[in-house]
Amino acid sequence: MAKKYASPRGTIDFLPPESMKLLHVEAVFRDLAENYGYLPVRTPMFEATELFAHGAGESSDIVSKEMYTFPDKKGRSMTLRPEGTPGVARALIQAGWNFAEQTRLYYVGSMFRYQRPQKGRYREHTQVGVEIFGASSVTADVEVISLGVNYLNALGLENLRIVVNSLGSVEDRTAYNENLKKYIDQNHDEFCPDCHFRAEHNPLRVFDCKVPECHVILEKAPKIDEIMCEESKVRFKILQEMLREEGFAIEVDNMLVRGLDYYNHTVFEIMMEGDEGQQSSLMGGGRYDGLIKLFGGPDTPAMGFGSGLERVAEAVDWSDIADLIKPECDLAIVVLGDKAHALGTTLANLLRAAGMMVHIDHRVTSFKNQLGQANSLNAALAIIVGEDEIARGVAIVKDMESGEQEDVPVSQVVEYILSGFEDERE
RNA sequence: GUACCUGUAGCUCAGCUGGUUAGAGCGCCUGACUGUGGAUCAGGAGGUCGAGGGUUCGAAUCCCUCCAGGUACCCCA
Repeated sequence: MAKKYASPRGTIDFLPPESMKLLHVEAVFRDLAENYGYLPVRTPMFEATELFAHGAGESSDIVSKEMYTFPDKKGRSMTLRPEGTPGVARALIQAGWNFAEQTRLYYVGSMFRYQRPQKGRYREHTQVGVEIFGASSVTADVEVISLGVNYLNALGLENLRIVVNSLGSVEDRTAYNENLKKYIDQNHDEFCPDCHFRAEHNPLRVFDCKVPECHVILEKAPKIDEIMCEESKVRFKILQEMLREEGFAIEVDNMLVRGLDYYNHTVFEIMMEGDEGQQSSLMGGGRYDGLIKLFGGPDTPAMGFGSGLERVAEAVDWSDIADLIKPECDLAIVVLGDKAHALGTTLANLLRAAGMMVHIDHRVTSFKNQLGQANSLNAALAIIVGEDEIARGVAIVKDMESGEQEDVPVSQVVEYILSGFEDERE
């Protein structure tokens, strides 16, 4: 269809009932995050470009080719946020936050990445996420991961693959990167050009390479868990044990490095089992103990995750919970004539104020049509008022299911309906 | 950014190797039921066949360009 305007590439519109699904997923997330003591945080949708470049790492794909960057009217380089963490970190530092205390925050908001759109991969998507600052212990990692898993479980997503890895401490990671670079240089000819580039900028990323030859030679490369200090190894081991104790079937994948440079120690990703499409990743996160300091704050440990709302909503099986996303219409008002419409509006407002969901049509249309609407809205009751009823000073209250109806004096209609409504609620 | 597939009523799609007024189901509207919904039956509205150009007597159908969606790279949420 040739419509005059179309949504920009890679963006999606959500009309009812799809929009209700997103709200439901978001509500489940908020409730659960708050149960864990996380409080909401909101930060700008765009920031100085430097913030993201510095945080995620110049060589990461997100920064090097996926950012929506533009100059503002004074020529300053701004970027629509590609992820939530840097903005939150910046906001806390800017506010002079007391990082000696433990802080739990959650957010919900749009993220932007300029990439080739595909199912489950959009240029604007909503991300929910949590961050915990000031806690360096493994138990904080376990909390974040289990909050994530419980969130997905709460939506009926059970067949999850929970993949974890450890990148070691910040020092381990630095040492490992050098090691890896050396290894790649030594076997220079056997790596692809992309990997040569990665070796220069961020050697860890070679594990993301999909060229089979690179994988072969990488098999013999030094592994992070070989380089890691004893303390880091123990930490990772404890993490695995604790997660298993929580009943999670976790997988360890020492190739999992994640797309952002600021991670250390724990990294994890959760995807749908069997869903081998490449967009199956529902959630990803990890520990970023160096970020606050990198941004000029005090040395503060931190851990968090981000999760794509649209992807999660798409993975949910809505057939069981269809009722949750359908607005329950309690009552429809059916009127004929101006006087009846005015009376109907008054009644509607009184009933709405009492908490009922009331529908009324503002067009001039037949009883038949209006009752049809009441029916398709699944209204439990209808109030019918026409000229006859106005003259007699009554309204007809009709039970939509049984079809029974009865005359009620106008002055008593609200009370009559509310008494039944209350009963039903108990 | 690369490759392949797709784009026909509001929705899901049919339309054989180019041939006259482009179809179905669902939905919507109207009537049977002149002030009463769900079922049934009958009728109706709704399409510059994604956009632009080309080939042809003739294009939804073939060719080119663009736009959009999907899939695989890539990357991730």
